[in-house]
Amino acid sequence: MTPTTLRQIAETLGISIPTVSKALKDYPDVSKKTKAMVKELAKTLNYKPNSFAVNLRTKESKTIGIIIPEIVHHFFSNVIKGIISQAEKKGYLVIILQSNESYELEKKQINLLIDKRVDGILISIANETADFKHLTDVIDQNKPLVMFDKIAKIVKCSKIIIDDRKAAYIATQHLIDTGCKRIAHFRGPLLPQNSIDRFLGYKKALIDNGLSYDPSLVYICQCGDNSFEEGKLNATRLLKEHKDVDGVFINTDMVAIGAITEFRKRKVKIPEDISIVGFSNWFMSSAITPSLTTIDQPGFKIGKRAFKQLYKELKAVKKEKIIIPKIIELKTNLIKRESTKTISLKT
Amino acid sequence: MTPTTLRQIAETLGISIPTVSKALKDYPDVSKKTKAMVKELAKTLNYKPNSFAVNLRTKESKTIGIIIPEIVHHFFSNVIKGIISQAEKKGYLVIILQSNESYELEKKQINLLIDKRVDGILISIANETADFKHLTDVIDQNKPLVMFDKIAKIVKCSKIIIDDRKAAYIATQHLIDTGCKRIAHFRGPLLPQNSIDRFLGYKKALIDNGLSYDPSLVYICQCGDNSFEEGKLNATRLLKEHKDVDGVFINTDMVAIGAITEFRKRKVKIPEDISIVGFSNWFMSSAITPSLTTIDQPGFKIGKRAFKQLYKELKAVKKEKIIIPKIIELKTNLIKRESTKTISLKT
DNA sequence: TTTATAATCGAAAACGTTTTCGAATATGCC
DNA sequence: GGCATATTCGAAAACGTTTTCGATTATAAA
Repeated sequence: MTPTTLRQIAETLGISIPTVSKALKDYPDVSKKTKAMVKELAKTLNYKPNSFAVNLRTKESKTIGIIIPEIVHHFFSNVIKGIISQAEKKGYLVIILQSNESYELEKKQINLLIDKRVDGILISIANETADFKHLTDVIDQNKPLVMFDKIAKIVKCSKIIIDDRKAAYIATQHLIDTGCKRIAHFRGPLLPQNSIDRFLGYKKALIDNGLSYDPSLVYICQCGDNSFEEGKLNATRLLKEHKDVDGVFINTDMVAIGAITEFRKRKVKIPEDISIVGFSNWFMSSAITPSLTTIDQPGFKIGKRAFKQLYKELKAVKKEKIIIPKIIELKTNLIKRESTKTISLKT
Repeated sequence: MTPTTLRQIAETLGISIPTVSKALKDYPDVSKKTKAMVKELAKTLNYKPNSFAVNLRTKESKTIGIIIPEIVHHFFSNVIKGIISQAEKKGYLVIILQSNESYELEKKQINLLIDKRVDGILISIANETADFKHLTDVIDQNKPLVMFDKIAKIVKCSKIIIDDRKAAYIATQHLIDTGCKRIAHFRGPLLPQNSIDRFLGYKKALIDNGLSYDPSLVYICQCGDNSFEEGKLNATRLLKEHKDVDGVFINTDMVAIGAITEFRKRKVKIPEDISIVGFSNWFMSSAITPSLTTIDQPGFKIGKRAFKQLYKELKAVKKEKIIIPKIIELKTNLIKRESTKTISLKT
């Protein structure tokens, strides 16, 4: 009934516990005969090492934690999938927690993971988070911490990111290239770095192309949740306040789809009247009408790379080497679809 | 540098380890004075019990495992969210694994969780799974196992489900009530119970209403992944083979949205030419044009209830009581939207 | 046969906690 | 003060594993 232990094997075989342990792990100082004997009995008794005891002895749990702002989210669930797929290959299990974009919750989750003594932590920080002590504490404890997507530049740890500014620049440039003259931006919340960077990329593209930057064309996220509703709201406001706008670069696809829905309801033609570029390449973007031109943000790949980096650092810590933080930047692509005009040939 | 232990507290205070342990847990046989002393020092030294040691001693990890077929999925990520929210309240952490709808992987994941000695397991089984030994093994080890959504009726364990048959019946009835005479069904894969039940509900509704059941109107899932593409494919086939169909009940929203996209591309008017009812109330369903009439499948609530049931069983096992498997059926609702006609008043 | 070396094993300590139970001390009552 | 009862503490065992290191035996060399 109760699981088999080393002791049981040792006693039925009339040998000592250490010998059994070493036999199972192919230590050189155990004879082939005993190894065979032990392994066979272990198999028939379905012996599985008690992970609690192993953890206690080896001081590692072969478990990592992830904290993300929101689980029900196409991008993040792809990241999770990437992380889990990679972790499993290396024998790590993954505990998932959600911060709900709340700083307090994020702090609590970090503590939960530390208390559980996970070997390392992957995190995409909450929009609210502006103080990073809970994160530097982790690093000070010599526990590997890797950030992805939503990062804090100040914190000295490895980060897996995309070049949001460059991607936003390319997105905006595409609007300009296809003939837009007056381009608005629906941006994300104030704090997160990627929302800032996307805004900066947008602004720079305008200026580089000799278009004036008009702050009143930048609509800050109202509800703070990057939602479908958000897009509808901002679209409504935009139509009321700026009838001359002919292009919008939108911080994220979900909002963009909300905006498209609202525009269509109000008989604004896309892309003829207004062109739209989103961000993320959320898979629904290819399915809606008109399909959405957007920046592809490789969630699965980000997850994989994040774990790979964490894994390197886990091994480094084990060998008592110091960790050298690494910034890994992944490529993004502009996916051209129906929500922007086909590019006009340059003369 | 290394974490504080009971021993350190005991030594600096000149008392024994058990007393420290008991003081921190408010045992009645420790004086108030020592309790205060211990607690204060524990706080300043930031003492956190070593969970590995606690696990070993108490034989529980305060960790549960979830296995789902696919993480990147609106319904399942909602379920996960529900599970995690509830688990956190009770002090449990959650390890997530994904079976990719593969039986072999599912078996492997179960073993991983058992090896890690999680306290209990929540699972939605893979489409492929037809043999259940790996699951009954878990139960035989007296480890609580609760199934949700995709269940195996034979396995004796608690299950959180919706009445798929009834919901499908209501969905089909709605098509009939709004004037559809020839109704097709895009069904899911062959094995899973919910796909079978939805089909049966569809069939029964037809027969109860005096409409003939025509097997050629039932399109079995091709790719097996309930995808957007799936919907487009089946829609194309349907238009070719059965021009007289005026309503379709579709196994899941994602496929329904694919179908709608295809129908619209081919200038089939929805709901005038063909009415459509989906299943799941995936949030995108309200955003597309036309918005999709569908059955609301409460993922978050299913997750919460699943954990609650598991928790009950965890406590039961602890008290060495026997577990009485429970089938919990959650309510679904028909959400009427634009993809079906408004109901005609009955005379 | 003796000696040196190699092969094989197990005793012991350690990881950090929890819980039982008996011992020691303090308190109350007469 | 003497007794009974409460209060407070710690010794010891246990959870199951891993690893070091010394002991024993078998093998080879001389």
